[in-house]
Amino acid sequence: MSGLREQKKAATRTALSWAAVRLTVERGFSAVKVEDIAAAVGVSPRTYNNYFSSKAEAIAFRHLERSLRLATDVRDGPPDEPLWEAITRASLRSLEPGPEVEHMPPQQPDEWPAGRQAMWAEPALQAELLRANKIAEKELAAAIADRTGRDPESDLYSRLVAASVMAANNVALELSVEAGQTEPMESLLPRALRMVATGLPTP
Amino acid sequence: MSGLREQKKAATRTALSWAAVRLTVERGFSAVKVEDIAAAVGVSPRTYNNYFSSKAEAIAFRHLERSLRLATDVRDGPPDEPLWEAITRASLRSLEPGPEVEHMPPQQPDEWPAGRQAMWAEPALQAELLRANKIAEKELAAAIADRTGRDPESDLYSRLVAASVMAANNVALELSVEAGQTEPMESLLPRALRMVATGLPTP
DNA sequence: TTGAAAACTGCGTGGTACGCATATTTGCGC
DNA sequence: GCGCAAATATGCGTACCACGCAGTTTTCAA
Repeated sequence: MSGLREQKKAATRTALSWAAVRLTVERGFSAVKVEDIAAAVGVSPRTYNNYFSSKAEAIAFRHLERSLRLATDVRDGPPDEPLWEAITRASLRSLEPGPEVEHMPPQQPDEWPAGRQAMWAEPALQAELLRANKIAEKELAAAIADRTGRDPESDLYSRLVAASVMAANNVALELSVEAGQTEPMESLLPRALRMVATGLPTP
Repeated sequence: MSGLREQKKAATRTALSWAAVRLTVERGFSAVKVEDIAAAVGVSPRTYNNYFSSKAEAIAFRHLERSLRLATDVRDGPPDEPLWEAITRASLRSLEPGPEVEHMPPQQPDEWPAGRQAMWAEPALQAELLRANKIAEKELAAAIADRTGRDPESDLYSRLVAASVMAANNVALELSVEAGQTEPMESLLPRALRMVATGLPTP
């Protein structure tokens, strides 16, 4: 299962995804060719397409990995921890950057925020990022169903919780990315999660 | 604003989208060429691309229209109606089919459900449908901010409500589409909305 | 009626996704 | 260590798609 083969494959995948993100932030989505991404990692363009079936998918892959980690963190946390505590902890943890960022850091850190914002504005990207969220949401629902001893297929509660948690995460992230927001994620995200947990009555 | 010009354009757009959906359900996503869609409506392939920048976008357009109607319904409802009542009413209303379906109905109604399911399974489609949801979510947040006298840009509450409402709608829709579900949408959807409105404590 | 703006169209280009055949690498039993 | 079967990487060819550009047709208001 975790042979050298799998590891190397996973490494290539992550490297391709991270290269795609870096190049897109630096040059803009349409200015990056798949050839460039493949070259940056040292594989052929054809191999790139064995890993990802579109440019957008490659870029969204890192986002998918992070979102999936949120789900597995909820599943693997201490079983006696209250559900919403586990969710909040896992959500905060999913914000931490992975090791691949330090391995090949961005070149112009000052231009990073602007490029990042432009990247997220790209329609094709948005779509793929949302799809990654959806895949992770499914995993999260299964984890919650596990924890609360329910049938993940037919249970409304676990699905609603999963969907609402992802929603809160996304809203908090969007707000923090937009200019003019001063509240740090460390307090904004728990606040949002508490709101969806306790209800949203008309104020 | 609403000259003959705009109307005709909107009609072409809707016709193209509906044709794209019909053909995809009947033949499968990859078996439908842009040329086919354009031909079914009687415009050139180039014109098709003036309306939609991808096949997926054309198919998702109907979904986008429906989702946007949800937002405008919330905004235009009676101002004294409680917020969550307005949301529930608008959500149920958004399920009703539009007039374009009767204008050019499907050819083999028996094969429709299977083809429909295959269509929703297509990754490229899922992504675009989710993007449509996101666009509508933004509108919904603005409508809610309007109703409750807040700043739509920076307000956490209205964004969270909008995101949660879309989440509840999607969860209910998914559950009802999957086999083995007996509860009709007319009761499932209000139940889901009530849950997100009143909170999701660990049971 | 008429003229300017908008929409439609055909053509050409660059790029992408992917099937297929082949070469290379990896892991595992011996 | 050794060699073989399976997995993976690659090159090539094809079909398709998005879109810029320029010319033609249609629309709408004065």
